[in-house]
Amino acid sequence: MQLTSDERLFTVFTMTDQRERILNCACDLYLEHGLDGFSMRKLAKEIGVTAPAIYRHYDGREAVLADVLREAYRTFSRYLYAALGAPSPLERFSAAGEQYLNFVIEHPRWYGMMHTAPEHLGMDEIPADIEALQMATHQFWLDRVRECMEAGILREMDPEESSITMWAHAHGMVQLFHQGLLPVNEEEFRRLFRESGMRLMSGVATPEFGEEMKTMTTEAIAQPIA
Amino acid sequence: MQLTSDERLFTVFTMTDQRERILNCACDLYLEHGLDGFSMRKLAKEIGVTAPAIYRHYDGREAVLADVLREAYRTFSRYLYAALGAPSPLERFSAAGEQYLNFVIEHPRWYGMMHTAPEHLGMDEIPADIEALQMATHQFWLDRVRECMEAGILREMDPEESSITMWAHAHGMVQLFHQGLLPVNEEEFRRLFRESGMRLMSGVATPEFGEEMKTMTTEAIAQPIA
DNA sequence: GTCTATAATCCGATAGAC
DNA sequence: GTCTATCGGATTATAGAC
Repeated sequence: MQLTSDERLFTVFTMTDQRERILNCACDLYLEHGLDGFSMRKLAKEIGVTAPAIYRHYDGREAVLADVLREAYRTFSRYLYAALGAPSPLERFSAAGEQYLNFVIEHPRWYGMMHTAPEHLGMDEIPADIEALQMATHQFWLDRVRECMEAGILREMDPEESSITMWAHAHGMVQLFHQGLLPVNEEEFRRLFRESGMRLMSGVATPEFGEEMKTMTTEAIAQPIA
Repeated sequence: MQLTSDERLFTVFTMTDQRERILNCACDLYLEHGLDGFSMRKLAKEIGVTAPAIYRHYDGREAVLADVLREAYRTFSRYLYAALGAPSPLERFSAAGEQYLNFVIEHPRWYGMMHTAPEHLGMDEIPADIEALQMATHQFWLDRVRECMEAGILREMDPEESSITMWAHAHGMVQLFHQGLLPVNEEEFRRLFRESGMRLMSGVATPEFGEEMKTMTTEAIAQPIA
């Protein structure tokens, strides 16, 4: 549980200076103009060279985008793991939520990119090392949920199931906000995100109906319309 | 509450036969190949004419896409309103959820398009009539929530707030599924969606912590990390 | 209302000189 | 390692004949 540094998670690789400059510009270009505004020509202009020069350092557009995506996941992971400094399961849990919130607000394009279909990025599939980062963050959430169950904060059930419900809620909130479907500004969204999370914790049904629900099957709830 | 027909909701407009053929092909093209695969040339080939011919019926690509989007919302509304045939608030509520589920599974591309940024579709902003359809479905959900509160099924609170929490959860589940982040097939997703919805209803926290939470402010929960 | 032909841009990627 | 020049392709959209 003492993951205070990142070395165990991330593959260390050396980078030529120029390759690093390209990556930095690529991140800027992507974060400012998104996927559509990302072309090798524009990237080259941003760096101050011509387009063919980039091919000395990267195999092509796909390879550059993969590195941007890698950087997105690395940054996201750093945000999350900072929450492990908190002293109790509950505090680690909510600190992780806050860090998630910070990331999605500070880096909306990166967050969007992390949820973009690989083929849309020009890739056949997600590179293995990036998929490993995905799984690591997934595991991170599972651990937060599990220790909150052990601490009597979350109901005892399959952590996977509980985790998916909370993940879906958080992800949905962010999507709706980034899309402008929630009539709130940034600060109001932070409040809304936390309050909605608390509703998820305590449930939206009345206690009475909550009891009644225990006697129902999902199929009974899901009556097809006549 | 007797919205058995669509006439009140949808602007009735006449269409030339050819314009209708174009729209049908445009929907097919979009639903099969997505936004990237949607070009005037391919659309023309699908119809059996050349590209310039389409400009006799539509101002350009943007206008065609707007009509496809319009069709998406119209279809989505039809799905939802079918749930009004159910006899009780709870049954209308869950029937609406099932219809939502049917739509997102049967028309994933349309659902994605409805949640695509307008500028990505080549539009400055959403056309007014389409925005009206958006608001109508939003109102539909609010009505379902409100009548479930009156019936003692959902906790009494601001229906807007409760509605956002459930909307975010549902939308997030769908996004994760469509992106392949949930390791389930279609039938398993239906089950997962319903079960996760029930967890949202009854809450993921223990009853004890749920009580304790009532004495907390959101700010207390949202302690910044040290 | 549809056609051919074409304008005007963009793109990724490569060859070969330096 | 970077350049110029260029290939080969895509796209939206328009002009003008029929």
